[in-house]
Amino acid sequence: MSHGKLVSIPFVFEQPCPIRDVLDRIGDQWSLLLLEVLEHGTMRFSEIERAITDISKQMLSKTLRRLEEDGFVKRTLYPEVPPRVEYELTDLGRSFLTPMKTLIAWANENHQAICEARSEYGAKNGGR
Amino acid sequence: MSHGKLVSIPFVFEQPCPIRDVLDRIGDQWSLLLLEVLEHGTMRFSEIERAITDISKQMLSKTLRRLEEDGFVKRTLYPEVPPRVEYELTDLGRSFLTPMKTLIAWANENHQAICEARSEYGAKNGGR
DNA sequence: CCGTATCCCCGAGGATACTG
DNA sequence: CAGTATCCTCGGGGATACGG
Repeated sequence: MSHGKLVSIPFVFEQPCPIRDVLDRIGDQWSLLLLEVLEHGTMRFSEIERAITDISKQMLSKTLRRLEEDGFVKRTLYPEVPPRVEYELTDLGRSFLTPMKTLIAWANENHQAICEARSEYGAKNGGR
Repeated sequence: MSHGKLVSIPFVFEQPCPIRDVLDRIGDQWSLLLLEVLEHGTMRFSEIERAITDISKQMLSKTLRRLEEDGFVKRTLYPEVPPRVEYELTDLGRSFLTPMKTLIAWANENHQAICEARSEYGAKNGGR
């Protein structure tokens, strides 16, 4: 392999690195799940909360705000009493669904293989 | 959970969830970068270390072992003196490059938009 | 209803030193 | 050369209580 070698490696050394930047936001525990849920349309805070039973209000709030900051999600406040807030995907957010679904599809197709690899590895190194 | 509505939501509630499972491994700081680097062929431990200047030996070791566990990477030990160890992608690992590149492409194309969204958000909420 | 503030825990990950 | 072992820090994220 061309020992010109690491010249071609990548973009990962860019400052700031777009992939790191995206991954740091999307790689957390809730972002992908929220995007998936919001794909189905506009939802209120409490609707999302009920949809994802095991998220805390704090993390829901934080994650939504980050997604809003990054332009994935639009937040609309209706100053009624009691207040109503609705969240929906932006165009940018919707455009992200494509790579996301590619990733999800791969995960579904290969989950089995990964599990097998793990137990195989576990078998070989079980004796310690 | 069937609210009529959220019935179609997803797979994220599967136990165990394939996406969570994949993301927990791939969402860390180094895995994607290692896969990217190993795409270029078989490499020794120290070669990888030099390629990614800012990774610690410990994290390199851990991340490689996890990738090996999950069947993304094959590790070959040559019991010479001094020892030589080579790492390369497996078929599973190579198959993952496809969704990964889709994600990377999206990140590159939309990084600008994300940055703009951030500074716009920062502008609106800067006064606090 | 829609959040924020506070406290706390735990694991990712860096730095450094040691081993086969 | 290719790792482990140890120590430490920092931030994600849960639980709970409070505020507009």
